Amino acid sequence: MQTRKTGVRAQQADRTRDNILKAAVKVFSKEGFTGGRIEQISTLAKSNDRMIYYYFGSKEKLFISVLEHIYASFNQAEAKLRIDLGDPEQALRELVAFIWDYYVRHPEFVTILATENLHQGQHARKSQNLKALSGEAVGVLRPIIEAGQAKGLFRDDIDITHAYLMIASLCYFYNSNRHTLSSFLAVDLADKQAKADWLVFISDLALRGLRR
Amino acid sequence: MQTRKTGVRAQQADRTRDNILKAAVKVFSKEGFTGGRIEQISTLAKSNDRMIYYYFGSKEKLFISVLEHIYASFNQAEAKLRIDLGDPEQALRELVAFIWDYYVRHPEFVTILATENLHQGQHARKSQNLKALSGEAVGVLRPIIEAGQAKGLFRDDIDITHAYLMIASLCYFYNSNRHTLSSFLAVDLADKQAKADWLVFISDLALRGLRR
Amino acid sequence: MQTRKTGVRAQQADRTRDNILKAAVKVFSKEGFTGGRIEQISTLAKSNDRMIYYYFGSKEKLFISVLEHIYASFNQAEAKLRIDLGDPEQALRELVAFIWDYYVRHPEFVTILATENLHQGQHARKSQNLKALSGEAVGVLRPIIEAGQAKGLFRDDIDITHAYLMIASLCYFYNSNRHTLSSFLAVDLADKQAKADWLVFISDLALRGLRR
Amino acid sequence: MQTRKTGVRAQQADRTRDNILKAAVKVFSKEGFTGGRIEQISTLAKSNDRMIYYYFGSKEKLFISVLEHIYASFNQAEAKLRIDLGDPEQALRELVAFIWDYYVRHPEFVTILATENLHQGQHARKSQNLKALSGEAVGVLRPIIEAGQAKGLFRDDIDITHAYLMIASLCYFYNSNRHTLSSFLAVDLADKQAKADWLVFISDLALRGLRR
DNA sequence: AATGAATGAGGGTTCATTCAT
DNA sequence: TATGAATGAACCCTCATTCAT
Repeated sequence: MQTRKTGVRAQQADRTRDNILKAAVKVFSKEGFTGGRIEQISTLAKSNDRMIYYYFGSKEKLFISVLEHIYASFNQAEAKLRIDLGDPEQALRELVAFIWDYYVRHPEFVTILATENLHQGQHARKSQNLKALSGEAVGVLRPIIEAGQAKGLFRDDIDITHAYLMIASLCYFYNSNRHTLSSFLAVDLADKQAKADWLVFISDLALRGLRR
Repeated sequence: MQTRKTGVRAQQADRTRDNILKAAVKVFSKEGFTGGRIEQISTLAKSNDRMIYYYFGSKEKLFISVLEHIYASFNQAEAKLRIDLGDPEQALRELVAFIWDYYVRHPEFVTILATENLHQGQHARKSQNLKALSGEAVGVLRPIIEAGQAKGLFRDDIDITHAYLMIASLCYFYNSNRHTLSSFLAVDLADKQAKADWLVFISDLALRGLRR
Repeated sequence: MQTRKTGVRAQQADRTRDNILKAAVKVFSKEGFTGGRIEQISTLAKSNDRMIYYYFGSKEKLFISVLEHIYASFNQAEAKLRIDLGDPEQALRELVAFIWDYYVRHPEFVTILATENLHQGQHARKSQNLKALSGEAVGVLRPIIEAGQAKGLFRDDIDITHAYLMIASLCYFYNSNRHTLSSFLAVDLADKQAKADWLVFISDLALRGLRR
Repeated sequence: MQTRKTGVRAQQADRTRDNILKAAVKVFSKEGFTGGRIEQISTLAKSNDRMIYYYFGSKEKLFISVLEHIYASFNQAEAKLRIDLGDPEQALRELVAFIWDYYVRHPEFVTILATENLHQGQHARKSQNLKALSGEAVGVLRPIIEAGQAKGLFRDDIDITHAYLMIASLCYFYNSNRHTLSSFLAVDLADKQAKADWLVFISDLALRGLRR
């Protein structure tokens, strides 16, 4: 008796599946769901079209796996956060910074989210795993707010959903819409300093939003 | 007020062009640029494929026209705003409410913006008209801030771009990402009351962000 | 005002459609529905794949058109029959000879019927036209039988359906199953004399089946 | 009676091979040779694709095995027939009834024959076993005819091949073409009484065909 | 101004089959 | 004996686009 994935062949298989998934993240991220080509993915994965169907069944199911993957990755990163609730204001700053950094460093997370929303969440709806992955959306934020409230720093009537949406909005939009924004604002949003400034601004803003 | 061209034939032509443009807005809005089908557009416009090429030259040029159209429409709506600068705080609330309402009532504006950003602004970049339409992004916001500053209500070190991004972020994200958010938050974002509550929240937040 | 299909372009279009249909008859006849390749058909028709979809919509609809075509052709041939009811026995011989000859000269009629039956009549069921073409199956046979009965030559208790099935069976099977029969019988069914002998045999048999 | 091989492993192997063969009969019968999928067969056999190649070598060789199998089964059933030649007319009725019943109860025999004929007997031609199985086609019929002739009941100039084809035609066509016939005749050929009536009719007809 | 006819490239997907253990 | 992994060819079909009136 042995675990599912020992043996040279099985390990190679895992690697193949993984290569396809990672290639799919890249391609869907750049081209969207409709624009992403199966052949492009299989080539990038150094595999062939057939294997995508072997492992994932269809383009749609592959995309669903991609969705699950990027959410799981985000959750994993979040789980590594060690936030000291002793200083709730600093804790909030750290959470905002984490989310902001994650979006900046993982543009594929932003674009795939955007793609999925353009498709009206139709793939997310079909995923069982995704539902399991959620529910934790406000898991890190809640204790911070509660700690701040306990210390009398934050307001007592804060709607946790509003707080979450506030942070997400401020981190997401800058990244998701930077291309059209560049046409409309006379600022280079890709500039390092501009990004740093924005992080300071939204951290302050978030605090102002929660403080008494 | 008069039609662009005179003569029955010319009017019919204008109408055909218009039908196509409006159909394109709908289709691209729902299906994205890659997913939007020429045939679907021409059918919806009660015309035929060939006419799209006759009037717009290519799918890409049609999409650019769509971009120009939705921006022009937004500008038109904004131009009708009559905001009293006598009460800068109230003025800001009204601007936030206007943008929020516009996004809510024009989901195609949001989705087409998202689509264009997924394509990294490649169409917007090709439009001359679009560049002319821009530059006015902060045109309404600036006098409000200046009025507030003059009255000592708003801080003096406000970065106008930050202020603009703040408002846009808070109005856009809720609408653009509502499908995936629904999976992750235990709230129905489509609910009327939820929307009204959010508007109150972001109006307050915007003020907190600008006040001394 | 002009009829639908005048004009050089329109005539060419008709020809294209016709070429495809005739190529489809040949290919489906030889390869069956599943085995028949779209590309093979379009190549044989000196057209291209796309036109098949332009004119017929799908492989299945093309096959349905083929079914309608071969039935219509059979009906047309049958309609040209001029059978003298004055001699009912001779009339029956002529009908049997007609059906036999038609099957011999139109092997595609036999194979496409066989194909459709292997598919359990699923295409025929979808055709409205086909239902209209039927109903006339026993149209030629009935007056012959009635004439024979009027003259006291044929039995009065003949079931017209049985009579029809009898003739069809005897004409069809020899043609449809000649390949496997060749393996089992020590006779060359393709031989001209063998065919002539069989026609004599089944004509006699049909008469024996109807006579008093 | 004993299994072909001894030893647990060997028996299991026989069972696997048998499962595949029976699954293949079902699938090819329903889908034809081209339409029958290797995977469908292996799934139905609760085995896997690779085993089909292990035991049969290729899809084509599997189909040949299926052909041999259904012919052998028919021969086996025929071999069990105990026909009393003392009453040649009754003997003929019994033979017709046997063939008719076999076709009715073994639709897969009919459809696989039809499939093989659509493929112009190309598989049958490749089978050595099949040639051995044949030659016996008229083996049961011949003594009946000879007995009838000896008693002066049947004509002396009967062509045994014609007699055989007559019976086969009348039994086969009703079953093979029932789907298209249903569209053309206002009769439900699947009806039990309709089948019984047809058997009476063709038994009588066969006798009329052979009698003096 | 308007439109049926035509096209070539490529889309996702499935096929029978072989490899490697 | 048995089976997961892998493959290349080809399948049906759709795409944006141009031709020819």
